[in-house]
Amino acid sequence: MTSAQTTRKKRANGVESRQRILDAAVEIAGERGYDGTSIAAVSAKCGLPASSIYWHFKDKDDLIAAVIERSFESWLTAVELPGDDVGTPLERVTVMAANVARSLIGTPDFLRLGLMLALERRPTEPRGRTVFLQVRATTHQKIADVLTALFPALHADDVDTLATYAVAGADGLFVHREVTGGSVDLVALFELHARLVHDAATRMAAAR
Amino acid sequence: MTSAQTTRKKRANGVESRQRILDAAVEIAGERGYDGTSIAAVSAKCGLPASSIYWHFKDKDDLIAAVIERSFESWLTAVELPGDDVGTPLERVTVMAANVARSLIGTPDFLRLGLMLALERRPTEPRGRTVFLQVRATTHQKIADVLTALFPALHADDVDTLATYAVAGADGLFVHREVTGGSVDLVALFELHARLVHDAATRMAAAR
Amino acid sequence: MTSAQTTRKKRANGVESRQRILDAAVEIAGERGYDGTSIAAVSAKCGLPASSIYWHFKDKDDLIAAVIERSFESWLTAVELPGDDVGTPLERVTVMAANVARSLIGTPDFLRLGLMLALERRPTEPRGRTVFLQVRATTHQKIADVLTALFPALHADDVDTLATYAVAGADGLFVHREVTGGSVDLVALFELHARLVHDAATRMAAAR
Amino acid sequence: MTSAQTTRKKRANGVESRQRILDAAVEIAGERGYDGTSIAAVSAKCGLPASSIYWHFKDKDDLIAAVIERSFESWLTAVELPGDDVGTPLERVTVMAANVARSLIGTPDFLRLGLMLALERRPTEPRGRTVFLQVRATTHQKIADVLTALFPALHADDVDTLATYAVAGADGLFVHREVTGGSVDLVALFELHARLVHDAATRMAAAR
DNA sequence: AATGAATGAGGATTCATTCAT
DNA sequence: AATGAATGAATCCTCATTCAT
Repeated sequence: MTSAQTTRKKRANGVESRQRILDAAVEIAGERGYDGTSIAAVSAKCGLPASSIYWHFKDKDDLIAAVIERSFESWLTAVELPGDDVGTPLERVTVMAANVARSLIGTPDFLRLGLMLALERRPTEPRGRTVFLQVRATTHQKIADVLTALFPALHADDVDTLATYAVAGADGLFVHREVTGGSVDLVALFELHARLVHDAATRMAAAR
Repeated sequence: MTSAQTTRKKRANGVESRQRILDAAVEIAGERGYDGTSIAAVSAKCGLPASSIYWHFKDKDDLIAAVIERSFESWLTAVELPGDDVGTPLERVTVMAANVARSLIGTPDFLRLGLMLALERRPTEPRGRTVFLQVRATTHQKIADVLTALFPALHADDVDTLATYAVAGADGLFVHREVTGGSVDLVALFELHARLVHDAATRMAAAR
Repeated sequence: MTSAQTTRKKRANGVESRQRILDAAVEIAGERGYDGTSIAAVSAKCGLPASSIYWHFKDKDDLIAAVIERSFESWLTAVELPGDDVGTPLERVTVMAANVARSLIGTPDFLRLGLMLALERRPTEPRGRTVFLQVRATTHQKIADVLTALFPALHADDVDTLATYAVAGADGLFVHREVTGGSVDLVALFELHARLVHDAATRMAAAR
Repeated sequence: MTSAQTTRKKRANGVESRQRILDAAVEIAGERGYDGTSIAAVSAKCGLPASSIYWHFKDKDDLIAAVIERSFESWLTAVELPGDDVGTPLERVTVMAANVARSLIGTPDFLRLGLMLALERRPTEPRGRTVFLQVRATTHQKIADVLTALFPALHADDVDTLATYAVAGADGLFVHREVTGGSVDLVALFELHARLVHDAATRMAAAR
């Protein structure tokens, strides 16, 4: 018992340090991007010496990738899943969009850092960028699945186009909120976005 | 004649040097962002020593701001103005969107750098960011003007919302193209975007 | 034993490195002043890379302040304390002055750097200047205490004036020695100085 | 006539530029010393480009030397010459000291810069330092002359010692004023200094 | 008499990273 | 599991100076 606790305590310390580092790194990287995130700044913010960061992470690239991974997970947690499959397609799509908007307001670091990484073109691509793009592709697929479920008549190409448009609109609206410093009704804009996508899907489904 | 010109060219041509520096800086900053743009890299690419860059620009911030300004101007030049005011509103809006899409494919540096600057939160805001946001606000206004002209029945609030949505969609679609490495039909996506905004405007104009 | 010590010595001896840096910095700063003391020069003299200096000192200002502090302490050590309280006031004052003169000959860095810092007026006052002025104020007070003890009849204002004059004379004579390159009998001049201050004190004490 | 005026005008412009440069340089060098005086700073303060400074002065060393020379001259002008040779030796010496004190309050740049140059030890001695030391030697001689005139019985060695002490005291009191930020009665301190030197001279003259 | 432009050397400081303990 | 110390490369920027005009 006691021995088990002691062992756990020690290991838990390691885990806690790792968390402290990541907590500091998300905050800095979410605001300053890859280059702007210095190990020294992370060290100062989390209270652990720089060399300790290298005990937990192979290098800066590894740290940033871990940041993307963890902030994606916490963002996933923040997105409230839609309840049961009730209501019209428009209602369901609108609720989903509003939920995403609210999650982005509460946890903006993930997408902000991800977009910064996505826009940069550096000689050796950071692993964090790859991770973000995978997450993005997954999201695209999920949206495509929802669209297919709601509009079975939709052609595969159109589903893909609409999913792309849906993700792009979300990114753009998020950027708009970042730019205006938060003084914007992101939920309303996402709901408008959902409606336009819904209408387009309806029209496309009817057209074929 | 020619000899005199040749001789003159070598030394002390401030305007040309400034252009050379900006040419190098647009390219680097458009790919790597603010932090990623080192004066040494710009110096290496333009051939002038770093100290000469400081003759033409007060500091790095000043340089980046000039980059934004100049690349915005060259982007403006690249956007082909729509011909006469002919065709239905949908046709006209679609043509405009396609033109913007084509200009972004040809001159992506302006928007890529601008978005990177817009997303970053640094202690002292770079002047380039301010410049970009102003340009963005101007663009928003222009779109609002076009919408008002095409849909006189539209309420002012709706015009603002739609212009915001139009800009955000453009940003998002641009990001998508950057992310996918250019293998996407940006013109088609912009045309779809134009159509959805047009439909929304029509509906909103009828609703009031 | 010895082998273990030898092996240990090589890496990571913070205290010794700090001393090496300070040793180099005193020498340079004592001769060249604040601006003339480049981190590169200190690095070259102490053998540690410039970046290591920044491990031990926050910045150049911090280094110079530490130099002032340490050189003041070693100067204090160099000033032989006067033995017992024996002899006439004149004798005792003269011995003190001679001791100070000898200490300044042996450890001139402290006062030379201090005076350079004191004379400069820079936008943001170096911390080393503040430290020096505090040390100076303390010295002034000690002299005032001695005068009060030796000449109880002396008015407080006169004690202050005489202490000021005593310190100023010491500074001026030190400057004279620095200017003439050491070819001057500083001890004799300090003894003359002590006698004149003594006579003035005697006269002032009698006058009230 | 007109031609002469034109010629004069042109030359006068050159002279005026030189003065503007020196005006700026005295101010900066008087506050920041040799290293702290950058050509760029002088250029910014006088409004002329850096290259123009090099038209008027060979190099930085030349400029600083000119600064010392000119500020010495303006200091000389500021020292009110004592009227006729009337009054007791003590009265005459006291008036002289008070005059010097007042001139130093009004024109402190000369001595401040001079002392900074005097204290620094740099590999190649600045010409300004040499100039200052010559001026200092001249001053020493003048004081010696006055002392010899007032106290004919004084031995040459004692005259030299007293002149040295007189100059050193003046330097030290000036430093004290600089250190305390001007909140000190420099005239009173100089008068005390004069009296102590006078008393010492009287005693020495009697002793031999 | 003056200056716009250029330039190489050097300024302070921060970087990501390593290593012995 | 953690860290104090070290380090070479890179950072932005200023330096004194030159030179063609």
